[in-house]
Formats: sequence, C-alpha cells, structure tokens
Amino acid sequence: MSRLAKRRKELVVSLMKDGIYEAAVRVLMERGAEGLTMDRVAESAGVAKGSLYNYFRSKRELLQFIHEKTIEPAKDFLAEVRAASMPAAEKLQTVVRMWLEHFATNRGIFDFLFNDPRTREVMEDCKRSSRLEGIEELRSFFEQGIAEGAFRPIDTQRTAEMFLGAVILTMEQQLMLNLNRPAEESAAALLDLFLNGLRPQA
Amino acid sequence: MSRLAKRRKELVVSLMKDGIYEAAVRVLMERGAEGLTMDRVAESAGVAKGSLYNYFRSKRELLQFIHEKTIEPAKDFLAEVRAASMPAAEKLQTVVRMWLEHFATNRGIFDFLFNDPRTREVMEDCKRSSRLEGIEELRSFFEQGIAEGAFRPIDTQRTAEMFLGAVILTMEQQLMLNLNRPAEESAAALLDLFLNGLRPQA
Amino acid sequence: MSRLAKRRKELVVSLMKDGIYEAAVRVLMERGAEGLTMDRVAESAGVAKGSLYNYFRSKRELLQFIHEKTIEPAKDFLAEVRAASMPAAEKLQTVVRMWLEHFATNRGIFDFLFNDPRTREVMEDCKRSSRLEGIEELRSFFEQGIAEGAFRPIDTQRTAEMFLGAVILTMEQQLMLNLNRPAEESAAALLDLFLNGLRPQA
Amino acid sequence: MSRLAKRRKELVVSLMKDGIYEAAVRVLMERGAEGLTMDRVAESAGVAKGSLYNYFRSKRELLQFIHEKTIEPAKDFLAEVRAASMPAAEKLQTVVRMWLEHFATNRGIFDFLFNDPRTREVMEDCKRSSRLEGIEELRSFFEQGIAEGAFRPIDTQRTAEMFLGAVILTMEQQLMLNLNRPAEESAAALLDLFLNGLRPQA
DNA sequence: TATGAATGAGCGTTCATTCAT
DNA sequence: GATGAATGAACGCTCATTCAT
Repeated sequence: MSRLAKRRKELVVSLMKDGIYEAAVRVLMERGAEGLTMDRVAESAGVAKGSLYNYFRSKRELLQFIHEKTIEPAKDFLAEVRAASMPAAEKLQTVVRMWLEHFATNRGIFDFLFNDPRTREVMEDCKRSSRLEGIEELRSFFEQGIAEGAFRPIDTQRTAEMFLGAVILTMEQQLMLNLNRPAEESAAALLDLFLNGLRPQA
Repeated sequence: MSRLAKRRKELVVSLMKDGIYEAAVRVLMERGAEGLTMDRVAESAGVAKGSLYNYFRSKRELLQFIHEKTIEPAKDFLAEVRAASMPAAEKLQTVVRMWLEHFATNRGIFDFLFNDPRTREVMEDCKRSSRLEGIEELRSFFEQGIAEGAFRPIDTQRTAEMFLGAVILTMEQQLMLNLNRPAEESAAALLDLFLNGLRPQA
Repeated sequence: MSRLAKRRKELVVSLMKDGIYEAAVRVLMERGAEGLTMDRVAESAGVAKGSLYNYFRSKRELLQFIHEKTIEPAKDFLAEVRAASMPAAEKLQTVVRMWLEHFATNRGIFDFLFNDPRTREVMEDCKRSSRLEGIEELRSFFEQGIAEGAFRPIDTQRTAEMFLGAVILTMEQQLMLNLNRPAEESAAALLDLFLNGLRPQA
Repeated sequence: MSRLAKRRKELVVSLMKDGIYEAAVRVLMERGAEGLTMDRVAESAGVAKGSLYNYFRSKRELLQFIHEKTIEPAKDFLAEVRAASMPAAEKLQTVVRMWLEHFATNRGIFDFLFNDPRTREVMEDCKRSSRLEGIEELRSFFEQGIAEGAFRPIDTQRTAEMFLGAVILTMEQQLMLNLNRPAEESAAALLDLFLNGLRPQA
C-alpha cells in the first residue's frame, strides 16, 4: 500500500473512532453509564454492532478511548500551566477556570469518567488514574506556593485532595441542579475561599 | 385484623427488611456494586429470591432502602448538631469528624452509595438526594457562622458545595489509596484550611 | 424442607435434566454437533433458554451430562462382564454385541461422543476419556486370554486399539450407509476375524 | 482471451489455491479446527479476506479443497498399489505403512479431516467420502487375497471396515497419547493380527 | 482482480422479575 | 407469606459473507 493510501486509511479509521466516540458520549448522556451498551453505541453511530469491533477490540477498549479522548485536553493544559512561570495562586485559578469551562462543555461525560466504577477499573489499568494525576499536579502548585511564601506550609497532599474535591463537587452540583454558572465566577469563588478562608480577616 | 396483630405484622416486616438490608450490604462488600444481584442477596439473607419481592417491589426499591438505611444515622446526627447551641465552626468540625468516622466504619458502602450510577439514579428518584440534603445542612452552619460574625459573608451555597466536595474526596481518596488516617486528624486539617485559608496570616 | 419434599424435588430436577438430555440428543441428531446450540436445545425441550442454566451451569456441563448419560450403561455392562468368570473370547464377544446393540439404539450420539472435538475436551476434563477406558477394559480381556493360553502373546495395547477401532468403524459405517445389520452377526464376524485371522487354517 | 493466457490464468489460480491451502493447514495446526476462521486463513496466506472468496465460494468449499488436497497423495498411492502385481497381503502391508507414514507427517490434519463434524458434513456432500473410497480399495485387496487363496472367504465389506477402523484408531491413539511409534512397526503388528488372528496356531 | 470495512445473525451467558404451588 | 423454577430480554462478542472501491 502506498504511503498516501496508508495516510488516508489512518484518517478514515480516526474519523470512525471519533464518530463512535461521539455516539458513545451521546448514549452516555441519554441513558447513563449503565445504559452504555455496544448495541446502543452502534445504533447511535449508525453502524452495525460488529463494526464497533473493527475499531475497538472490546468494550473495555472503547471505554479507555472515551476516557483518554475526554481527559486529554485538560491534561495537556495542566502540563502547560505547570510549566509556565506564574505565581501559584494564579496557576490554581487558571486551571480551575479551564476545568470548569471544559466541564461546562462536556457536562456529564466527566461525571461518568470520574465516578463510574467500571471506568475506574479501566483507569487503574492505565495505571495512572486521572484523579491521582490531577491531585499530583495540584500538589505541585501548592508546593510552589509554599516555596514562594505565598501559602502557609500546609499538608500539600491533603490540601490537593480537598481542593480537587471542591472543584469536582462544584461541577457535579452544577450538573445535578442543571445550573449554568459562569466558570469565571465559580473559579473566583473557589480561589477566594481557599486562599482567604472563612474567618474575617483581621 | 386487630390493632395488635397489625403492629406485630409491621414489626415482622421491619425485621425482614433489616435482615435483607444486612445481607445486601454483605454482598456489596464481598462482590462490589456490579455483583449485587437479587440471587445473592436472597442467598445471603437466607430467604428465597421471590421473598425479596414481598418486601421490596423491585431491586430499585431495595437500593433506595439500602441508601436510606445507611445514610440515616448520619442524617440524624446532622439534625442533632444543627439543633445544638454551638458555634458554627465547632458544628462544622463535629459533623465532619462524625462523617469521617462513620465512613471509616462503613468503607465501601459509601463508595457504592455515592458513586454507583445505579444508586445515583435512585437518589434522583428520591427527589431529595442525600447530597443535596447534606449541602442544605452545611449551608445552615455557614449562615449561622456569618450571623455570628465568625465567618465572612461568603456565598453559602457555593461554600457548602466546596466543603462537602472536600470531605467526600478526602474519604474517597482514603478508600482508593487504602489509607487509614485518623478521622480526628482529617477533620482538623479540613477545618483549618477552610477557616484560615492558604494565605499566611498577617 | 421435609425429607419427602426433598425427594420430590430431586425427582423433578432429574426429570428435567432427562428432558433436556433428550432434547439435546434430538438436536444432535437433526443438526449435528455444530448445530447443538443452547437455543435449539431449549426450544426442543420446550423451555426457555435461561431455564437450561437452572439445571446445567454451562454448555460444557450439559455436554458432560450427555456424555455420561450415554456412556453409563455401556460402562456398567463392561464392568459386569469384566468381573464375570468367562473365557476371554466370550467376554469380547459379549461386550461387542452389547456395544453394537447399544449403538443401534442410540445411533448418532455415539458418533458425536467419540468424535466431536469439543466433546473430547470435555472427556479429557473428566480425566478418563471413554475411549481410553474402553481400550483399558479390552486390554484386560486380551491379557486374560493370553494368561488362559487362548490367545497368542501379542501386544495387548495395540491389539486393544485395533479391536476398538474395528468396532467403532463398524458402527459408524452402519450409520453412514444407513444399514441395519443385526448386532449379533456383526459381533460374530468381528470375533471370527480377530480370533482366526485372514489366513486359511492349516 | 488466447489459449495461452487462459493457461496462465489457470496456473495462477492454482498457485493461489495452493497458497491458501497451506495457510489453512498452518492455521489448523496452530489453532485447531475450532480456530480455523477465514480471517486467520487470509492473514496466514497474506491475502485479504475477501480474496479467499475469489478462489473458494465459501468456507465449505475451502474445507473440501483441504480435504481433497490432503487425501490426494494417499489416494494416488492406493491406486498405484492396486494396479501393481503383488500378493494381497503385501499390498495391505504396503498401504498401511504408507498411511501411517503419511499420517505421521501430517498429524493433526488427519484428525481434523476424519473427526471434525464440519468436515464430515462436507465429506458427505462430496457424496463419496474418503472413508468409503478407502474401504472400497481395501475390499479389492481382500477380494484379491481370497481369489489367490491366501485369505479365507470372509465378508470383504465387513473386513475392510474393521481393517480401516483398526488403522484409523491406531493413528488417533498415537495422536491422543502423543506417541511416536514407527510406522513400520505398527503396520507389521496390524498385518500380523489380521492375518494370523489371536488364536495360537496349531 | 484485490481489498478489507461493514454487516447482522448467532453464540453462550446473566439476571430482574413473575407466578403457580 | 414463602418459595424457587421459569422466563426472556439483554448483554458482550464472533465470524462467514458481501460489496463498494
């Protein structure tokens, strides 16, 4: 097969995988994680069930693909921010805003990815769960902040966990109550609370 | 049927439901959410599968019951604390410590209740998810704190969400990493962060 | 459950298994080994597919049951003959006649049991393939014959193999050509050939 | 199309079929009869799956081809021996030795050809199964032997069946027990038994 | 002619639910 | 009320065959 033909084929495969991905996300939104069956994905993608298996060896593999595809942009952005020279607080704010925006556009997928037990297995198979990675990244921000003298010398592991928890539940609540809060505003509230605490300043 | 007979009957029904609940929890711990089948619940409870349907109209209803039964003590305690005359910060700390302790002793059930998609559906069917209730309760603490002048006049809804998120992820992380942190310590860290924030105090 | 009820239940289960066995054999005859699907067995038995799994944990287990059920009478008879005090040649003749009769009434099942690769796997799982057992039994007859001085001191293993092969192919040929030879006659021909050989006697 | 072009085309087709045959046999040895899928044959042959259908109308037809191709040398040799001027007993011995040798070098193919139910169907479709042919050939030897006065006037049909059965099971046993008996030796044992029988000679 | 993606019927198996006893 | 066998729709997955390129 010519080089060109190979490229074309790769493109077609990629487009099909994307199509199946979108179909899967559609099913996910409509029927929930439990309702994500290969039959429905096939129907939603407008292909025969057997065809799914030309692109993904198993449901598991499809799940992994969904996970990676969804998480990828967020991960890339995180790495970018980490590398940037910026005060820790600003990094936190930037990342949180991005997450909230990304979440706003992807809605329920995140819920599924972070919480569905089956997906979690898959994640662990990947050996680096997204959540763990996220916490790791956040820790680095807190460590930077402490080094800069901008943050108190708190337990960075715990703090990262609490922070991520706050972000996730903010997202989920938005989903559950069907709200449409501006990401900007939510990010600001989060930062204000974590930076300054509840106590009135002296 | 006499009034007495009715009472007796109610009691028997209640005992059966409790027995089934315990069996279900046992199955849950041993086989995970995926493995919670009516067959296994029946076997573990020592009754016939069909009998389950005399006490719960469907698996869904059994799930709801498990959820309520598990969450109940936490809810009761929350109401108690709410009614107590105590500063808001102390109330927060008390509740968090209790939750973490309750979680530590119930481990996997919580994971299932908070995260399994099937359960989540059920929760939404209840129309008042535990999470929403929890947030409501927390809001009341924050409102009290603001009224007392102990807290800044922040957005109580958002703050409650972030706080609960921080608590939940703290729990889940403990589960995922198989840690055994003392509830006392975790509660203290949480409170310190939320009260005083990250910034060094002037 | 009372002793009586238990007995009754066992009887019912046994009847169901027999019914499924018969249905499976029917399917086997009509559609061949390849066509033996759980769907068809269920349909032929007049039960739902799922019901099969109340009596057999898997298709494999059903296959084993068919195998055992079919082979059992032949095995029992073999043991009986072995234990009897009878010259070796007569034992051989008796067994062959029985096999051929049993075969005549069970027709194609034997074919399936002796030859289908899937069944053979199952047999090996049983750890004692019928064929191997059959050869073992025959060997004992040849050894007896040699000890009695009735047979030449030939290699009993090889002889048993050849003898069983001759019996099996005689059966199969009957099936393939749809013949209806009397078992008696076939047994006599077999014995005559194996005892006296092809060469004219001096 | 010119006569020459036609010849060339036929040659190419023939080569392709041979290539596919070899690939199929390879798959057969590696994955067993159950694992003989068109996909794997295509991959092993280094052609596209669809191309198989340019040379064989169906899997069934491919199976037939494998069968014929494998049996062909044995058949040719049989015809040769038949035509030779040789005593019947010697012919038998020659043929048996050849079969056992051919079998030893082709091992699992034979198992598949003689025993796999799918193949068996195909054989019956051919309307003249190899087995029937083999029996026919053997009969001719026995008839010759009787005519020569070397054999008793036994029933040649039955004798041919028993003889073939003895040969086949000898082969299969070798396969099942993973033995490596010399063909020469097995052939000798077979002939000795069939010629002289079990009884001690006077 | 060669290709290989698309197809869809079919597979063995599971399990919430029903219902005759 | 208790039982547990019967049910059948649904599941993830396979693979011989077709057909547009």
